[in-house]
Amino acid sequence: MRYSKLFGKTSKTVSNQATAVSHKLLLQGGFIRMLSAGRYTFLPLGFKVSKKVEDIIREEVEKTGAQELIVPTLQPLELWQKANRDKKFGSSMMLVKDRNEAEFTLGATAEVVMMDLVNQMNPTYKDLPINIYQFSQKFRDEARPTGGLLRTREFVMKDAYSFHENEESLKETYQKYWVAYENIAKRLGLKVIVVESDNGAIGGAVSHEFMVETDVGEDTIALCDECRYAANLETAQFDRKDINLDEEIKDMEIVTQPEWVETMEDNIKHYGKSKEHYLKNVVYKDTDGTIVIGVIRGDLSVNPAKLAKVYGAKGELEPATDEDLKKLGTKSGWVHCWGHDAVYVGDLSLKTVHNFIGGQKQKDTDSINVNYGRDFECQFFGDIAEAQVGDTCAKCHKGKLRFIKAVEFGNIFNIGYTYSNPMDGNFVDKDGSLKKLYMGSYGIGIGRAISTIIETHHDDKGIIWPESIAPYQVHLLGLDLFDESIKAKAESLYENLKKNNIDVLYDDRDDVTAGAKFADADLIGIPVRLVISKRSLEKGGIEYKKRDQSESKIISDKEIIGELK
RNA sequence: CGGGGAUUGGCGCAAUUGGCUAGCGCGCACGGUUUGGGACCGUGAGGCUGUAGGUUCGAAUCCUAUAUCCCCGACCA
Repeated sequence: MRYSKLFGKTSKTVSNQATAVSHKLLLQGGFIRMLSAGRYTFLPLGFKVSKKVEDIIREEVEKTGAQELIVPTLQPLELWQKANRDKKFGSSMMLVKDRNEAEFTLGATAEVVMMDLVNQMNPTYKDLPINIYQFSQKFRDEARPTGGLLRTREFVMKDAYSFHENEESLKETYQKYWVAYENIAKRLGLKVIVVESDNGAIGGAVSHEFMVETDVGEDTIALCDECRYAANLETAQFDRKDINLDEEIKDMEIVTQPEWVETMEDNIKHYGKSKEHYLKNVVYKDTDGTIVIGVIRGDLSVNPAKLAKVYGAKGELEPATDEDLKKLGTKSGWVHCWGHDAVYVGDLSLKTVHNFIGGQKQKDTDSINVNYGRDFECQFFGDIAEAQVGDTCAKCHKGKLRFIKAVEFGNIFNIGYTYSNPMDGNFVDKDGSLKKLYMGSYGIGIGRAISTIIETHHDDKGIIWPESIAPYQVHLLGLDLFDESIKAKAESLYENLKKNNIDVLYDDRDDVTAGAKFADADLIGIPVRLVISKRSLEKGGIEYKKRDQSESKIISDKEIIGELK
């Protein structure tokens, strides 16, 4: 490819709306162009990278036995409603109507369509496991797209789905995808950390996310250096330390308390005891209107995802409003740990303290010496607290958790019967009876992968592509092209490289200075840079330099093809 | 969805007590001088100032509506 003919050029300046490095470099290098918030055009250079990433993913995913296909983008809303997924995905779904006013959604993911497809095939145990995948455009009406390709409203995703007779069978396939994902990451030059995760809107049991550490990451994950435990904050488990279990249990009393005591800080001021000794309530509302109160030790905070899991929420939990509290007959700071018309969910930490303070706040009274199990109990009890830096790891009970910022590069989901139950996803077993299909799903976003690669592969001059996905293998710069003999050399090298199937970008501009060409080459980030110029010819050949090294060397015309191969 | 900011050639910006033909830099085109780390000189093209209404002798500037974008939060593979 001649740079002079390349559609989409580099630019010296970049919109200051781009904050992430990868976003800036992609725009500046002429890889992408924004159409509207979270929707990007892939220019030829960017599209080449995208295709290469796809090819690597395709190759590794096929090793799991997966077969590629493609389903429609516009999916009948009815299907989603059948599986009750429309509620879970909620406002992220793009809705459209056709000429008959029939409602469709632009696919945000394809579990329901794939489930439906498999159903149409009437599978029997002989067909299982079924392992299918596609690359397709996904649409999510994200509240706030960020970081260029990191979080978009429209993106290409490799999404795979597997169907099994039972969980055991799923686990085999799940494991194959795990390996495939590790291989993909490796070939893309990414170091992944696999973490346990909550299934979120997809639904199902325990799953795993493949994370890459980077400052622009929107996710925080907890790591234990002792035992290598890693989890995101929606699942990260930690040991609650015992606060005062050696203290004698006293009788509960109602005591007068100055009216100004409302917040945790007020309590500390008034009672002179640290945060751990107080009861704290956090109030949420489920999508069906149920009020859910998380009861927790004063020094900890509730993680809504954990809370939702312990309680078995219908949908997303939202923080309760003042209005909701009013309906309960209380107000902020005055919520009781028992007695309201609500579902109570207690945290494990409630069993680490004797003689809690609080729980029945009134105008100028409150209770003290409150003990869990004796004075009150919650309908649900479990791990609802968010881990904090320095907490003790719950796996090895030795290491301290440390937090890092990361991007979710891919995920594998053990979905179980989440879709087969509502959608009657069945197969005929050996004995002729119908049984439910056990399902898994596996996703990797292409654009996000590209951004993540740049975030971890760049310097202050530009991108440094791993060879596996660079848009071209070689960037040939012709300098001093006004000199016809030099130009002829450069042209013949260009033709020679092409003849030898070396994918080359040839900077053939004769009206641009050397400095500009070098700067563009660094920005675009192709792994090998070749220069033909007056100087290189005087030295007897072609200048060869790798993007990630500062030293260059001279190679003769004869050796160049061998060197590149 | 809540709060704040913004929208002027491809990009970055200027011009508001309402007043001259809406300027500048980058980029682009042409001519010339240059030629190893984003060169210089000259000439030129490119804008009914997001859109729709309104006020006014006169609107980029004031008013109304609307769209879009950015930031913080909420939310979210």
